[in-house]
Amino acid sequence: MVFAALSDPTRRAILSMLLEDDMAVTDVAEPFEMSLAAVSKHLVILANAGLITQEKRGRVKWCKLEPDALREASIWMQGFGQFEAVNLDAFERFLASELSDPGLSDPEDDGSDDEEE
Amino acid sequence: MVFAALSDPTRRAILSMLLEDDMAVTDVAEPFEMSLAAVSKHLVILANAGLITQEKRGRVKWCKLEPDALREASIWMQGFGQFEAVNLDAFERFLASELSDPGLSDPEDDGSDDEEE
DNA sequence: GGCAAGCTTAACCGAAAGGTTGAGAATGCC
DNA sequence: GGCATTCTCAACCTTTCGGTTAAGCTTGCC
Repeated sequence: MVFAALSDPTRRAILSMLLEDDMAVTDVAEPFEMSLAAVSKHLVILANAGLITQEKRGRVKWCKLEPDALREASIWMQGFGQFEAVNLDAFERFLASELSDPGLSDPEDDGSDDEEE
Repeated sequence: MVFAALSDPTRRAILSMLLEDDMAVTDVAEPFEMSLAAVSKHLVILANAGLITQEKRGRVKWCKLEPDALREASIWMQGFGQFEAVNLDAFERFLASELSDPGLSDPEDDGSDDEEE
């Protein structure tokens, strides 16, 4: 269900927005040229896929990104050689730093990037 | 379009099959309980997403996996912190084997599996 | 040539997706 | 209490999706 949830550009945009910070439903909907109800439905789909969680505080429902849900999908992808293709540079560097500095055991890496289609 | 292509379980299964080897359209269709025409359409969708290429030799059209197409999608995912979350175990093992056996330099990973949504 | 094999195309169908509007349920504020 | 804010639900509509069958085009083989 994760891939289906990710297949819609609106939903991917929402995930990108939530990357910055948790947001209320109304605020999530604001930049989109569609009704609040439509965005609300997208959020349900994202929540069902486990990509976000929603917590109601007062009358405001807060949406929080749950990037762990991408794990399964990403692992599936790794079976296709994506593993080598994508990560090798990053991991080569990681590996290099690991080898040159054996005392280091907590890799500080940041692949923060935004990708629209 | 990659995520949309991946959102269908039949198409994910096809990709897994092509992981083993290139296949003719008829052979791809064989294990499925649907018409050849239906599978042919799925293959068109996968080709449009760049996930496979098709080459006609004689009257047989061969399907070849193009895992590079997963790159873009995977990179997008990495923006969500998935990078650290997913790869640490796999890479911890990779790293361990790398360190214990420095002659090894070609990671053989196979996570070929099929998950339904 | 004639026929079978290997695919694709076209027309069609039902169900699901993505949107709308309108009503309504909670909640907070005065 | 009364009203505005926040969000969901229900009904509806249109388009897309995933499947079917039937026809047709190439290609290979006898």
